[in-house]
Formats: sequence, C-alpha cells, structure tokens
Amino acid sequence: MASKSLRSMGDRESLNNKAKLTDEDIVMVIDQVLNIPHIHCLSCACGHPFMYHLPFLYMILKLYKSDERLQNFPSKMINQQDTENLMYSPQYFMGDHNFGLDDTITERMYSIHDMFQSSPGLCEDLEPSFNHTLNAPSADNQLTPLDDLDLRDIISDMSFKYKNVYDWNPSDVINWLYWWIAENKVEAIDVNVPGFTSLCGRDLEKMDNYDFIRLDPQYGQRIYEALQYFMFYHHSARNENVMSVRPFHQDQHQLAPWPGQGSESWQHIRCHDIPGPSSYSCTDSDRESTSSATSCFSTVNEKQVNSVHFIPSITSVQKPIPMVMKKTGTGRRGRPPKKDAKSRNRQGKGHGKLWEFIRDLLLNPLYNPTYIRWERREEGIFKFVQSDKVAKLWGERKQNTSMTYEKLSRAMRYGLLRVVRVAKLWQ
DNA sequence: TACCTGTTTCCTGATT
DNA sequence: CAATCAGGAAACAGGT
Repeated sequence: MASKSLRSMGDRESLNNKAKLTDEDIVMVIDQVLNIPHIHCLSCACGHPFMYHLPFLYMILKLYKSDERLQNFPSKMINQQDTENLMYSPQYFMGDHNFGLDDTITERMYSIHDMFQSSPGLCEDLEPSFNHTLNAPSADNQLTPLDDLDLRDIISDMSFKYKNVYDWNPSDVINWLYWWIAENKVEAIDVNVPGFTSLCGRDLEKMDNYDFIRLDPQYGQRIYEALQYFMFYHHSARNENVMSVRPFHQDQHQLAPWPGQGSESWQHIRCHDIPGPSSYSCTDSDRESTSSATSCFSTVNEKQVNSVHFIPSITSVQKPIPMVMKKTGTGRRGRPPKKDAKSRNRQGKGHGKLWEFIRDLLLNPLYNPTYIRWERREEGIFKFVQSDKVAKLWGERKQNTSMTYEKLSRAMRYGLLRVVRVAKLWQ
C-alpha cells in the first residue's frame, strides 16, 4: 500500500508546487525528527510538546513502508483521539509549526503536509491499519508521556478529552487542570487547583479571562487561554470535516486564540466604539499577541499576490493617494437598486466582522497557511494563498453564496478607508 | 422610525 | 488590450 500511495501521490499535479519528494526526503525527515527527543513546537505558540505531532509522522511512516522504523516508533505516544483528529484534519498537527529543524527539513515536512491537504483520501486509505495499531490496549487513552509520573497518577480519568467542556463535571475540570499542569510543566503547587474544585465545565465556559486571573493570578490567563484552545480544537477537530469546517458558529463566533496570545481584547474592541486614535491603540496584550487589534487593512501593491496589510495601529496607517475620478455625466454611478434584495441574508450580530474573520483565519491552523498566511507578520502583512476559498468561507459565514474575492477585497478596502477618515478627523 | 454600522453590489477609471 | 486593482456610489440589513 505504501508504494502505491507514494506513486499515486507523486502523480498528483497539485501536490508538488514546492519540491518533489523522494523516499530519501521522507527518511531524512523521519531520521531528523525521531532522533531528537522531547523537542517542542517552537514557533506556533501552541505549547504542545512535539510529541503531539507525532501521529503525523507515524502516518508518514506508514505511507513509506519504513517497517523497521515503525517498530521503533513510540506508538504509546499516540492515542485514539489523536488518530481521530488526524483523520479529520491532518493540518491540525501541522498548521504553522516550526520544529526547530533546519529549513530544508521543515520545508520537506510542509511539502508532506501539503500532500495530505491536497489528498484527503489518503487518510481514509490508511485508516484501517492505522487504527489497528492504535487500538492496541497500551495506546488506549494515553496522553503524551510525562516526565512527572507522580502527577500523572493524580489524573484519574482522561475522559474529559472526549467530552464537551460544557459537560465536564468538577472531576473533569480538575483532571483537565492537572493535565494542563503536566503538559506545561508547571509546578502543581503553584496553581490554585483548590479554587477550581467546585466548578464544572458549564461554569468555566461562562468565565472570562479576568475570572480566571482572579482565581489564579499567576496562571489564570494561561489556563483561560488553554481552555479556549481546548474548546475550539477538540470541538472542531472531532466534529467537523476539514473542507466544510465552519468554526464561526452563530453562537461561537470568536475563535479561540493560540495559547499565549491575548484574547479578551479581540472580543471587545470595536472600531466604532471608540472615537479617536485611542480607540485604535492596542492594549499591551494585543501588542504582544498579534499584529493587529484594530482591523485596519491596507492592500499591498503586489499584483496577483493578494497580500494585505493588517495594520497594528492608527499611527502606521498609510494614507491612500486621493483618487481623482472623472465624472462621466452619464447619470449616477454605482449600484442600481436591486429588486430581490430581501433574498440576501445579511450579517447577524453573531456572524462577526470581516476583520475578525481574517484574524481568525490567520490564527487558525486549519486555514493558515493553506488559505492564508503571514508574509511578514511583524509588519502585519499577510497573503491570500487561495483567495477564492477565503471568499467562499466568508460567504458561508455570511450565508451569502454569491460572495467573491472581489467583493471581499472591496469590503476590506472600505474598512481601511473608514479608519483613515477617523484618523483625519482626529488630526 | 430614523439613523448608524458594516458590509455588498455594481460600476468606472487606473494600472499592470 | 485584457486582466486586475482601487475606489465611488448606493443598496442593504441588523442593531440601537
């Protein structure tokens, strides 16, 4: 099967716009990775030990018939849940990760990752044998091995992993908390675990980050972010298909931020809420977290690249060159009245705004870097890799099947103009 | 009900 | 000269 898969993948035109992969490439990647114990994902801030990404490599091994290597593979590190996640969403494990390997290896890994993205059927082909191995008793319900075995003993039940947070009982909450402590190698004694003992998942969902900080001034913010992360990924990876995934539910229009990134400011900032430049300045957490809390876009003059500026603050907004439009004198310009306007289901409160949508895509490894990716993150410049797909997603979110990239980009430009007008008023 | 916000739609003109 | 981009104008729909 492996050789068949390799051959079929090699034939796919879509798969290698980067570099052709050979068996040697794959072996090199695996060699590199498996020979580095306990490396962590360095750049995506997901905080996951690298071992979390091992199911992905395991799949590569299965694909490329490296049987002798398979025997040495630390299969205990893979559990059923990871397998399910992987089947639904290979990129869940590989979204925007830098494993600290040299650039060549990382690039190869991305190429492999792209194969899975462009060929979701590969996962289905693999599933039976993959599950056979993974269903071994020793692999059941096992988390990533922890150095702290005593702490591991404390975690009496891992079933929280398979429940919605909303359904967690107080025991699940505590187990999750200990799990988080172990995963993050935090001293358990430093965390206010007793403060969480009477809470169930329903309570946690109602709490904002300030509530968490109140409970635990030292780690509350991180725990809150970890919970948001858990809620989003465990929900979306298990319940939603990769290509039809819709993370922007009407009642859950905020995506969980990456752990380590500010979240509260995203949820509360609205451009029109605040009258002057101060409204566009970020909180400290915003500055640390992402390039923009202000939803200011400016397009970059790179034809057919679809790069866009996601501008951090009003001070960096570039004023557009005034465009002199000639009056044609042939009647009014613009859009004529539409007879069946009611057919368009416009945005509701829960659908979120365009800048939130773009931000969420950038934060979501399901879409970054497949559909959209940072070009120069420090400058707030990103690129639409598949602009039509992004437009389609936006259309889905707005329940507008006629959405196009042209319209989406117009909305983005219009958003920028509004910001510039506000800036001029303030001067 | 009027107004505001944030698009959405359609268009023209500029640029590549 | 066609394709693409930028932006004007106004419609549209939800919220206040």
